[in-house]
Amino acid sequence: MGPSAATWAILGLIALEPSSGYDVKRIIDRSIRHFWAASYGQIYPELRRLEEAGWIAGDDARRGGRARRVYSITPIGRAALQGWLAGRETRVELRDESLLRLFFADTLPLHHAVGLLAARREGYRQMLDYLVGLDDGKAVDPPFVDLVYRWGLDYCRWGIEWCDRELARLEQAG
Amino acid sequence: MGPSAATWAILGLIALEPSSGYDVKRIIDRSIRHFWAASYGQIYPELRRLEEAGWIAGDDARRGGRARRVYSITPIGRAALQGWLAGRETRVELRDESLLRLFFADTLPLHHAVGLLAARREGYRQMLDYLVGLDDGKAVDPPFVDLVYRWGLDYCRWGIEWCDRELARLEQAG
DNA sequence: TAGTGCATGTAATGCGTTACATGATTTC
DNA sequence: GAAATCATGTAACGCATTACATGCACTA
Repeated sequence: MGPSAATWAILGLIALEPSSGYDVKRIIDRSIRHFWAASYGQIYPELRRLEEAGWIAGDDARRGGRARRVYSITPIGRAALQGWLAGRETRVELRDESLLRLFFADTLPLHHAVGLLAARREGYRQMLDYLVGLDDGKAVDPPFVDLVYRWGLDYCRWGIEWCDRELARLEQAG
Repeated sequence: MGPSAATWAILGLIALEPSSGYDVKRIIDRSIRHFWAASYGQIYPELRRLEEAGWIAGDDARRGGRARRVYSITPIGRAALQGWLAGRETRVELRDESLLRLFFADTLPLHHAVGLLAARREGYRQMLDYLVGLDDGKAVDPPFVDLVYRWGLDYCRWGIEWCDRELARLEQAG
């Protein structure tokens, strides 16, 4: 039970600013969810582990009668985070049900298979809308946070264009 | 325990050609692994479930003294597969540790952060090499199998260009 | 006063990988 | 005869989601 990649996501966010578990979840959903999702079922237990390891320190920060525990990174935690940042493994996992359907689309009537491709395009569109929506009233991000955000936008735009090209190709052929 | 997306991947491959569990694993690793991975621990139990459901039929096809069980799709299985193909959900899950590092790279010395971006580029390169390697001595694929294969190639090439653009931008700025 | 958002958490379940065990056949 | 490949399978584990339970505070 050493640290997993989810550990670093959570620790990294707390390094950016002290946060509660609820905060961590909200920040993830508004910044890295499209390439690194996390649920409460991971976040709360992980926070406890991180505190036990001395990488973060919890502080009781109740607001009125409402319980609240805010965690900050410790020097040890910061050192551990730097160690991970120095790593080079580029583990990427993709699960794309739309590509899976397209892979098996040769048995389908052509207009139906074309529909799958159009649906894929629509998927990119929705992701783009979601990402563009995040930008509303957002403060100016630090350079690399912004870089990753632009990766998301660019990827969606590329995906839409790719689908358009392939749709045109199919129309021409069929 | 209804069918999951892994069910359709396995069923779809068997629909393309009758295969053993071992075959399924090999075919996955040579065609869809980059967007849909699967291990023996999924494949063999899933084959048993599919047979119990009557979607595939197993046939004893031992080669010499070596046990071997080849499965073919049944009419019921084919109908179920068509039903899934008619679906429109475009569930995409991405876990990209390299993007995660970049997201937290603002605390790093610039040359180090640039190194992360270069490492990302290298990751795309390796995936591209892997995909290009698959092409050696491969028969001509059906149109949509080929389309999905080209998606992989095009995605890697786009990713490499994206990294190059961002690297140039950083060099110009820093 | 009803609805939304804030806040913390757990239990059950599902999905998937890793690591192992077994043994035959082919190839060098 | 050693190594690689073919072939099937399971047990243990880890990772992650879903669904639920609880209750306070703010706002329309």
